[in-house]
Amino acid sequence: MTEELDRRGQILDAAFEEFAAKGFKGATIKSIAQAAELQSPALIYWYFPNKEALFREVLGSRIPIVQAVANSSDLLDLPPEELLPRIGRAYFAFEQLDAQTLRLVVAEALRRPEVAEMFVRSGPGRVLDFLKAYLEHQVEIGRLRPHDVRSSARAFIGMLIPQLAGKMFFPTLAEDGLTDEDHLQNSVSIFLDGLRPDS
Amino acid sequence: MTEELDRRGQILDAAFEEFAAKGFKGATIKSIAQAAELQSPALIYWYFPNKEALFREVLGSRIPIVQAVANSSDLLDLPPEELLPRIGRAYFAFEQLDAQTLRLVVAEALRRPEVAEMFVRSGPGRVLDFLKAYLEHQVEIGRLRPHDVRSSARAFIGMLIPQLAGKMFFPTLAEDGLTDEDHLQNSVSIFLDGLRPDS
DNA sequence: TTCTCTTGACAGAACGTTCAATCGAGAGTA
DNA sequence: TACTCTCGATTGAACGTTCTGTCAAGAGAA
Repeated sequence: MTEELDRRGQILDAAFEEFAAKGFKGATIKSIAQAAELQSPALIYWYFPNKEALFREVLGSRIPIVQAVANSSDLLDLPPEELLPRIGRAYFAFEQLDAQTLRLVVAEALRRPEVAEMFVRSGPGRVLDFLKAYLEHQVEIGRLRPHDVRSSARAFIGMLIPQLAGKMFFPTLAEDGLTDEDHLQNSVSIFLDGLRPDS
Repeated sequence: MTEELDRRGQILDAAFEEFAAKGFKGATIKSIAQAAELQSPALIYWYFPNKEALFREVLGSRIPIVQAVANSSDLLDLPPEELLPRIGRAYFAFEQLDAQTLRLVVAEALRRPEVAEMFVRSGPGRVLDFLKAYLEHQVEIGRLRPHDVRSSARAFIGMLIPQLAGKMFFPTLAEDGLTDEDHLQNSVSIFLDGLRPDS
């Protein structure tokens, strides 16, 4: 074993696992210490002033920042047949680690308004803002029919949510065996046919 | 004051409020007793064997059973232009009380698989199953183009979710001021244009 | 009296946090 | 080399508080 000396990171990792699995109240200083393989919970207080501060650091260090839509201007002219599946695949690409993060943040956001604010602004809010701008542009250049893009942006992201929720949190929802890719293609085709400029 | 004698119900009400606001771990027997205006927390143990049992009774007595789609067969022949907005409005009709229930159930479902199962089967699962049957039927009678109804059912319900989430849990999402009714009409029209048989 | 309901006091465990003591590696001195 | 001193890191024990759950005694109605 490589006797990792980065105690701080070791504690942060363990705290993340515990908070994600049991929530802020459910995870205890003792259980975090055990998960971090510390001999004593007291050591945590050498690196962090208290449980609350530890939690905030975990949150700050783990909240995923959406960079898929960072270089917005490059993407504005992509045809929707290409861009929407790309966004969808980025969504479904959440893996094990991000599922834990999402569980932690969503569960805690339901109880703490500041966490809710932080979550929305760092994730869904950005994607929605980008989508609104993108769809607006696509309407202007005539590739989509005129409509309220605040609504269609929500609608497109929303279409993917039940599939994602089934995969990550509620396996019962996924029992009918629909694959991510099938759902994505179906959703994109409904969305685009529904906003086609002609007809 | 009417000196309500239904102590059991009084405790259940208070427990619901506390669990919804603070979660299972965050709510304490003492805080529930205070919310129920009991002189002593001990009284709770006269009516319920322990905190866990109290929680399960709260869940059982409050989980909303979706009855909007109970009489399925009547609705199967309604045209989608009529049925889909009806389902949407039922969704958005969640009011204050149900928001609390939803917060309680979702937050707890993220940690307890049994609660997740219960939640999905009693709510979203039923609506999805009904929608699949309905859409299948509409495809058969030629009012919608052939497609995978597992996917379109998810998609339609999903389209409404960001709006609902903004209203109930994440006010930041709702800052652009889109109204429920506008979003519903927009979503239905995208969905139906996207699944129109002709094209 | 007897039964249902209610009470304050209490036990035992677990909680977050503090504390004094200790360890080991490195610097300074002889 | 050997001895001392320093200091960040670590430890086990203990603190005060809060938690769930128990108990014996009492109040009020039948």
